[in-house]
Amino acid sequence: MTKIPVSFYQNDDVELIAKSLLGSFLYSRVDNIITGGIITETEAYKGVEDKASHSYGGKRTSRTEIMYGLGGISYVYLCYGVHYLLNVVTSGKNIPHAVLIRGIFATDGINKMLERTDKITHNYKLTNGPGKLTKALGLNKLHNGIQFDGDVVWIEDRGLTIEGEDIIIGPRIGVDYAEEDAQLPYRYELKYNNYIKKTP
DNA sequence: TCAGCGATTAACT
DNA sequence: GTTAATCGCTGAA
Repeated sequence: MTKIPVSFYQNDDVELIAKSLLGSFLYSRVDNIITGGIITETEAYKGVEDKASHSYGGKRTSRTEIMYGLGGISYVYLCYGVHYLLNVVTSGKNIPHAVLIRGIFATDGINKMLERTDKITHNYKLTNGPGKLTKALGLNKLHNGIQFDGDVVWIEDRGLTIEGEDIIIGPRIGVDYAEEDAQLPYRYELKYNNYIKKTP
């Protein structure tokens, strides 16, 4: 297992990074307990040119400022007043691209994640949504702006390469307000995820 | 200060 | 597939 170095995220091709992260393992160390799993679903947000992005049009506010930093840090924000969503900031400085982690399949620290989410059984539903996986991993606004090569939040490459037909590509979820950009094919899902969903 | 809102979820059909 | 619930935070004043 190899922790992905922050330099990996400093590439300007955010679509490539979003696809590459499928099949890698996302981990967090909160309360001194490691929890995590394999990344099954991601979305690319293409900075200033993407109407679905918080940084569309070069918008800079205290919330979006973090996205203008050098790639390899986290962007965590609250959605609907209830759910924290985890992004990986990518690209170089002043290019506010980001990858939203939408789903993982939990593999480590299952008991702790069940406890955090008030669930009894472990299946794909434990962490199959962006708001759910942050809750399971114990992430919140305090984890905004953290480097992805530290020991709090990181992603590991375990030699599993997902490409070609193993990636389902489609439009992003919940961004209808983004007009024509809502249709862009920036959502990537592990094909294997379809089989996981069929096993209760 | 405070109105308005949302990169969702759960619980439906 | 559809839709209602929900509330802390952002951002403009």
